Amino acid sequence: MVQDSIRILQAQGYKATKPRKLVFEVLEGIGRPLSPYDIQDILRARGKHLNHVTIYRTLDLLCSLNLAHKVLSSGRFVKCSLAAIEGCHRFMICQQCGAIREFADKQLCQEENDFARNLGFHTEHHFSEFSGLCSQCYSK
Amino acid sequence: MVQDSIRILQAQGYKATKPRKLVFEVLEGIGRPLSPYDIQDILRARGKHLNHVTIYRTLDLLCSLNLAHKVLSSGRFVKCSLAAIEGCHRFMICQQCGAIREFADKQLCQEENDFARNLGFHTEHHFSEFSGLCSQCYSK
DNA sequence: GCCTAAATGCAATATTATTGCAATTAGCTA
DNA sequence: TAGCTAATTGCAATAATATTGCATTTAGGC
Repeated sequence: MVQDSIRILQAQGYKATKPRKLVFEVLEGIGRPLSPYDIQDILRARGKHLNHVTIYRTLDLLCSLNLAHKVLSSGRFVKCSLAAIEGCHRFMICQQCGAIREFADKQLCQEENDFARNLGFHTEHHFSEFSGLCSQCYSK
Repeated sequence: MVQDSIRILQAQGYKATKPRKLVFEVLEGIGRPLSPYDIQDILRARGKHLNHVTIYRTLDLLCSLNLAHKVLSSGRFVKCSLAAIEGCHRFMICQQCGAIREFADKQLCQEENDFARNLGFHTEHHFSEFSGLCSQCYSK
């Protein structure tokens, strides 16, 4: 919910401005990774205008608060589910339709971090991206 | 080894040109993620000049052959170890010193793919990045 | 409603990436 | 080893993406 994200924003001392709400709505409504300019275009089509600089700054902020995530393979942004395990983001991205789905699994996350630790590496954040086909596109 | 990579290139019908060898040498020698322009700068410092377009095209080719990998969080490129499990790339990146290490674990890879499959997702490629501290930086 | 710090928009600029085409080169063949 | 040809590179132009400083506007506390 956009509301939840806004609340988190405010709890950290950031203002709940119109541009920020608009960006949230787009990310949440579209549900697939979007570039800053994608977001601008979508808003334009809805009769709203945001300067690209504002969008860049908003996305930076959202990412720093883990409210959004920069999808690694495309450089596009997607809204994070708030339920994501801290420091662990795992996304499935359908190559066909572009749908993106975040999922969290505590055990898997733990195993990966343990694996790294055995190699002497102390993990703080950890991103995984799966690209392939979602069930709908696969069955076609 | 640069030689191995060149061999793979040729086996696929691509020419073993000077620019490609130079890019390989840089990626292999430096051992941390580099942007196309980083690569150009490093070469310039060695008295070699490559046009940035050539570097872009070379990196595209290397990535398509899985000989290099675009590091997701930074947009920089790193040479892939040839032993990487097909379709699965896992990197540890030290936030402090920038060192990058690729590692492969068949079991972990399998588990992740199984996990996705249980959610109806058919994985083709799969990238993981761990950011944190390497053992050296951690002990400081 | 007023005030102030925070946030936005604008303009300029920097950085990164792509394209078409002419010039060059790797590697095959004689 | 020289010549041939397709593949590759370099160049110039341009497009796309990202950043900065500063004047203007706005959210939210009073």
